[in-house]
Amino acid sequence: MSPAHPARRGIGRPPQGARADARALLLDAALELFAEQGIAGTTVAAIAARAGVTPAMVHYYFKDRERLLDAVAEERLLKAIRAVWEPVMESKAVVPMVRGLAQRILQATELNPWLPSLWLREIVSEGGQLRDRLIRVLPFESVRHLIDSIAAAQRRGALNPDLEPRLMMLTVIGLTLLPLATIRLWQVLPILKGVTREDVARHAEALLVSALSAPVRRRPKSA
Amino acid sequence: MSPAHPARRGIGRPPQGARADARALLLDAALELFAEQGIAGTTVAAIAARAGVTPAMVHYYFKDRERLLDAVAEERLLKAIRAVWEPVMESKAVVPMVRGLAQRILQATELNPWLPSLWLREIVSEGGQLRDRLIRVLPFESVRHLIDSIAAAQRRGALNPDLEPRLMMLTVIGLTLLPLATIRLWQVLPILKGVTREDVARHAEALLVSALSAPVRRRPKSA
Amino acid sequence: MSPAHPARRGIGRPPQGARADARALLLDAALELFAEQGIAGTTVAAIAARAGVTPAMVHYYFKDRERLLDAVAEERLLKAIRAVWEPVMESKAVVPMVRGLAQRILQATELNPWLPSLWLREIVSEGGQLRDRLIRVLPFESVRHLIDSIAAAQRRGALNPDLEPRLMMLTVIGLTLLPLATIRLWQVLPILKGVTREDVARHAEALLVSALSAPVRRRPKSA
Amino acid sequence: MSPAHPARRGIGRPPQGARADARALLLDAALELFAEQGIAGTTVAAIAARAGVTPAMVHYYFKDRERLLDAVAEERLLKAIRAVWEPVMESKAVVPMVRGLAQRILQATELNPWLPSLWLREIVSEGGQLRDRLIRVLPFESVRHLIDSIAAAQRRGALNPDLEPRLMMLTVIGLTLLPLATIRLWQVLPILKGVTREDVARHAEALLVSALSAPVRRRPKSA
DNA sequence: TATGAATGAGTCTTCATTCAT
DNA sequence: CATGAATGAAGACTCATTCAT
Repeated sequence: MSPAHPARRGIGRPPQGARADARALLLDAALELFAEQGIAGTTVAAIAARAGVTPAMVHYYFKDRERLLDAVAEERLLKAIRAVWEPVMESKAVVPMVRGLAQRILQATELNPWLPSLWLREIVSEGGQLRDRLIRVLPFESVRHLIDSIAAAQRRGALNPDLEPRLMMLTVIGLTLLPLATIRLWQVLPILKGVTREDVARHAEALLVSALSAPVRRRPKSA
Repeated sequence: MSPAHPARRGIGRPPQGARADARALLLDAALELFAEQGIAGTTVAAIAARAGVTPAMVHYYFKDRERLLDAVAEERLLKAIRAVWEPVMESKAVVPMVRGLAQRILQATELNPWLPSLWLREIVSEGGQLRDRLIRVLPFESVRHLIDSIAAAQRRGALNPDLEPRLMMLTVIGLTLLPLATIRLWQVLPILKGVTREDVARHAEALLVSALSAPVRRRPKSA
Repeated sequence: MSPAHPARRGIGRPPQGARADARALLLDAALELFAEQGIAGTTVAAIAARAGVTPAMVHYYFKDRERLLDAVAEERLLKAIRAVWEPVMESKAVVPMVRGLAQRILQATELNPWLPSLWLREIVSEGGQLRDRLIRVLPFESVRHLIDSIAAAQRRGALNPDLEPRLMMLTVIGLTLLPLATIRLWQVLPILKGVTREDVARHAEALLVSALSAPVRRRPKSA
Repeated sequence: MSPAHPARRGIGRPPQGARADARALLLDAALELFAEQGIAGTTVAAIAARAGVTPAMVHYYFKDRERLLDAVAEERLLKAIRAVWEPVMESKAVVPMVRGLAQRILQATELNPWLPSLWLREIVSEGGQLRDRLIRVLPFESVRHLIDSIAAAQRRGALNPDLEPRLMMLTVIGLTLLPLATIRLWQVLPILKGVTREDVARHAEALLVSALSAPVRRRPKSA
């Protein structure tokens, strides 16, 4: 209750400037565990343990389990998502736009191995615990730009009209984050053994490019 | 403890023929809640409440939270999965095989609205609580058949060699179950408003067909 | 609540004359389990299972867990105890009285293997669940007779005056039921391996007889 | 889950030196209640209540009901047992050895009033909850020494050959702990009213000494 | 900053008991 | 007689959270 309590000074702001890395370690630990076990399956104590601190420290830095989730969403996930989406605005043609998006998603998962799992389980899934935290702040202009560009291309007859522009975002995710979320399975399931990240990249690109560049049904040249 | 105890009779065997539906109601309730909130986020008491019975009934019928999950996996999920995958064996050509698969997935989600969410969160995801229960019993011959057929087509030069056959299963899921898992978002997110199941079906088909049927001629630099 | 309900007709009275043995089987099962695991550690369901009936039958025959214990105490334990103690009244000399008692205890445990365990755990022990049920109905005249006989012998100088007559009952039990309660240990503990019931009988008798027959300190013949 | 969690530090190690007595208070409370009601009849909540803390504290200090039992066995019972048995090694003659043993048992029960009850119900009895915990760690060299000494004396003809050396341990217990376990009964049962600890001591000693010291001359048929 | 102690609320599970059939 | 279905109450255990130090 004392106003001097650092955690009261504002969510997400590291207390002092000094040993602020415990906070970062906690966020890292949280992300790892959330990716491994899901948010609902991860206790505050487990996060503390992986970060090498006391459970009480989690409350010292974040005040609250909920506010730890806030911090995870705002300081980590949102950043990764922005890095992936914002460059979309800079492309004009659809194909490079989508290829670039897919490539950046792949890159982002290398830096942030927790991304595929968290995205599928906590953002995309019904009742995911990060959904509400992120839904309001996603970079919608970029998504909008993507959708509009595709729709425009379709109107120009340059693109298969059966594609649904609004689903393209989910399509790219389904071709990148979804397979990457199963990475551990690749080592266990004989049927998937030997698949690599590069396979995922090439496969996704092949699918996207073939779908986007050629209008599927040869329509009469004329008209 | 009595040998008449339902939980002892083996999973899947309803007690008597009479008012044996409490068990089925519990499975239904469990599936709904698991899809809405995730397994980890769903309490036994919540399942009982939705089924309109006491928490003790869950233990009466399933003995155990874990064995309720067993029953969910074996009696519901596995059945849906088999219905989707087994007909794959009957196709010879790749395109109808994949189209049929995608169509059956879409159909299955109409009957079993819990399917997309559970698949993403509890099977595909790291640490998903149904993964271990299902991974051993999936219809691998069908998956194998799909993979082999694609690889054969590639060797014949009839298919884009950049596609990774082993990823095709995940691709189909990524184009069907993933978007369907976000169905509720479609009503909330302005950017997705108005998307329909049919859009998903058409979009997925368009992508899959264009990727599979168009032999990839090195595009002439010109044109 | 129906007046026709047999169990209402009086505790301990078998319903009808017909298949009255389920009741006896239940008492047998209860005694076995109580001896093996203690009363507190034995569930009604376990008793039913061992007797090969439904848990509900236990309530049908005994109405209540408490009344099952009543029946166990009154119909089984008390009978065994009386058979052991009542002949005490017929002896006049101390030594045969005590020897006979010890012998009958040993015999009783052969017919009723549950006797040592139940006696130690549920009668002798603080808070034993049969203590209150039996304490009022023990054959005190016999015990009284034993005590008085010993005291008289001591007054005659025929017995070691350091023996406490009131403790002789416990002493006999301590030399018979206590070792017999450890019978399973004899097979496990190398240090006890090979001890037999006969050893217990001989050992107890040797101790009792030597203590009772010879006044220990050679007191001055004169006086 | 944190490494600082007391239950992780290993049983027996109290956290800090400070207010570390909650743990000890819990052990004391547990012993009292176990003696009064038996282990199976004692809830974790009851132990906490008697110690004046929350049930959660029991788990804080012992992690587990089972591990509370471990601690009770290792930290309290085993110590009392060792104090009683180890000095046996120092005696050479049988009579002082057994008298000393009996005396130390009596002393131990003054310091540890829970000893008789726990010994009878939880160690000696079939299925006693401390049996397995203690059986492996009892001071068997001392018991062995006692047995061997008695057997040697018997071979010398100095002792009644009908005594079974392996039963002497149980005999001493039967003459000391068994009557002491009934101490509350002494105040309730008219027939035992007025017995004292000293009576038990004298009675046990009288029995043991007369049995051990009197070489058993085959009683002359006559006289 | 940092932690150990402490707790209340909630979760899973067991069990005696009831009752309609 | 007999049982399956159903339940309330209680017990063990977990966990986020607080607080004095």
